[in-house]
This record gives sequence, structure tokens and C-alpha cells, in this order.
Amino acid sequence: MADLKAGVNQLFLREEELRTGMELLFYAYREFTAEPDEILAAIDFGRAHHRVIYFVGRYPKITVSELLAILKITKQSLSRVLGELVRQGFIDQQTGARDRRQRLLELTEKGVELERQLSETQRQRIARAYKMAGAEAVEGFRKVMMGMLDEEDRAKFTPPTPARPLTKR
Amino acid sequence: MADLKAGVNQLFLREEELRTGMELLFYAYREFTAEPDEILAAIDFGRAHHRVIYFVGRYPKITVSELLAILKITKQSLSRVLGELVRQGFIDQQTGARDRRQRLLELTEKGVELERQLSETQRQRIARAYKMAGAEAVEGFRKVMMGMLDEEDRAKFTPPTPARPLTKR
DNA sequence: CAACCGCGTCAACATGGCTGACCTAAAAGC
DNA sequence: GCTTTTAGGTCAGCCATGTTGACGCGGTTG
Repeated sequence: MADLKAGVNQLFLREEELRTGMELLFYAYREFTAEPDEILAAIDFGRAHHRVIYFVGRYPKITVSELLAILKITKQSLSRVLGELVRQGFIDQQTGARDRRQRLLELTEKGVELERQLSETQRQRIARAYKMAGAEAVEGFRKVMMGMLDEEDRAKFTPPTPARPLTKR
Repeated sequence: MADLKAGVNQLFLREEELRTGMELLFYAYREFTAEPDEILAAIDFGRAHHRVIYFVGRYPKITVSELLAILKITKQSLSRVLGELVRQGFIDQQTGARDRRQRLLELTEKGVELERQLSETQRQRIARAYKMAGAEAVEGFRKVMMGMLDEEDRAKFTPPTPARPLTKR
């Protein structure tokens, strides 16, 4: 009987534990995006613009199709926001040298500035959390988060060159 | 000179580290929602329905305003999805005994079943990640995630009774 | 009994996904 | 060298889910 009760209790703890994980993800993601969203709203942009700005900043000279592969949205959806960003001078396109069909994307100075501003609050939030939790906890955090990803995305973090796990161009 | 180089290097590592955190959150959240989204689409529901189902399941007899406080959306947005869920028999409303203006929300059997089905893949994903990472890493994960939250949300996880950090009713 | 509160509803709008069709120009294959 | 494939763009329309603002009804409370 003691065994059975222990088993049930184990199950309950596990259930609680998993729910906690789910909710942490929900709340953390929401708060993580809340501050940039305000800045974006003020200049008539949305979260989609932020994502594009972020990844173009992260991978300078990224091609449109690489960007699409990261964001996993359709090119029609991307082109709406990307078009605005280019027209308003946040992103520069240059024709690929080796393959002239490609448009290599890069942040302009204005784009870099916006990126910095948008991500600043997020960086602070993470930095604060890392600091509060300590180095060991950060390692655990990373391990667990990696475990949540599918193989494809996980590969982006364990690469030859972490900053450019993209295809050749 | 060695000091300066070390300092710059430190800064670079920190930057990399913070970006990794941001991206982990982005990819993890996306994959976390992808599987339920498919199930939902098949029955003409969306992510918003899932959230409502989830939290009503989590806090049986929750009131509408408590739910609104958790989701942080407008009542007009909520009422759209909540209405559908009630009309299609996934959620039951009963008038509050003490305050008859309140609608206490609860999953029906049908609702419980859907909740289970939707969250199953997510639970598995988390369980897998926890298992792969180990107990210590899980503790670190939790610490870091908590550190990302604002005080208000953090309180939901360090309560008298974790399962009902809601107001009296 | 007046004021406030819990909840619902109507209308209109924005954002950011989606599908499908169709185009150009460049590269690659045979 | 011609054909096919690829990279990228574009038009048009649909849907889900968020927003504001206005208003109503019934129940609670000072």
C-alpha cells in the first residue's frame, strides 16, 4: 500500500512539474515579447518586423530563403514586413556576387540602431535572470531548452561556427 | 593589453550567451506550440482555444475575470473563443453561489478529453527534455525561467497553494 | 437606492499568418 | 544552347486573434 501511494504521489509530482514547465514557457515568452512590442507599436511595426530585424542582424548577408527557413513562414508573409523594412531604410539588399538571383540582406545603420533598441530590454531581462540564477543554473536552462527542440533547430546551436550555421553562399 | 583583450572577449561571450538565450526561447516556443496547433486546426480551433482550455483545466471554477487576468487579453477577445467552447460543450459555466454575477468555468468531460489530447505532446516534449537534461538541470531551468518573469507572474509559482493562486471566490 | 462591478455583445479595425496563381531573371543540367 | 529549376517578388483574398469604444443587464454593496 505504501508503494502504491508513493507511486501515485510520484505521478502527481511529475504532473505538477510538467505543468510548471509549460506555464513558465507561456509566461516567460509573453513577457519577453511585451517590451519590444511597445517600442514597435510606436513606429507602426509589429513583432514580425522584430524577428526579421533580429535575424538579419544575427546573420549579416543572409539570403531570403535562409531567412524563410529560420522563420518558417511563407515568402508572402515575409515579403510584407521585409518590404517595409527595406523601403524604410532599415535593411539593405545587395545582389549576390556568386549567385546574382540572391538578395543578401543586411541591417543599415538605422537598422542596427533599431535592433539594439529592441533587443536591449530582452538582453537585460535574460542577463538579470542569468545573474540571479547563477552559472550552473544557466547551464541547466540551456540543457533543458535544447532538449525541447527538434533535431533541426538543435543543430543551430551546436555547429561548426555558431554564428553562421547557414548554407554556403 | 592582455587585460583589454580578455575584457573584449568576455563581452563577446556574454553577447553570444544572451543571444543564445533569446533564440532558445524563440525556437522552443514555436516548436512547443506546433503540435497542438495541428490538432486544433483539424477541429477548427486555434491556439487561443488551447490557452483557455488549458487554464480552465488548471483552475477549475475559475471566473472570467481571473481568466482574463491570466491571459492578459481583452474580454472581447476572450468571449469569442470562450463562447465557442461553451456552445460546443467543452466548457461548462455555472453561476457563482456567493456572487451570482460570476460565471464559474469548468471543463466538461469532452473538454477534459480535448485538454488531455492537446497537452499530451507538450507534456511529452517537456518530459523528454527534463529526462535528457537531468534533475539538476531542471532546477536550473526553473530558476532561470523564474528570473525572466515579472514579479506578478513569478508569484503564481511560489504560492500558498500552487494550484490555486487565485483570489477568493 | 445609487454606484459600482461581472459579464456579455455589437461594430470596426490591425496584424500576421495562410493559399493559390503568376512573373522575371539567373543558374544548372543535359 | 535550350530546357528546367531555382531565387525572389507580387497580386488577391481568406482567417485567427488581438485591439478600441460603446452600451446593456443584472447583481452587489456602501
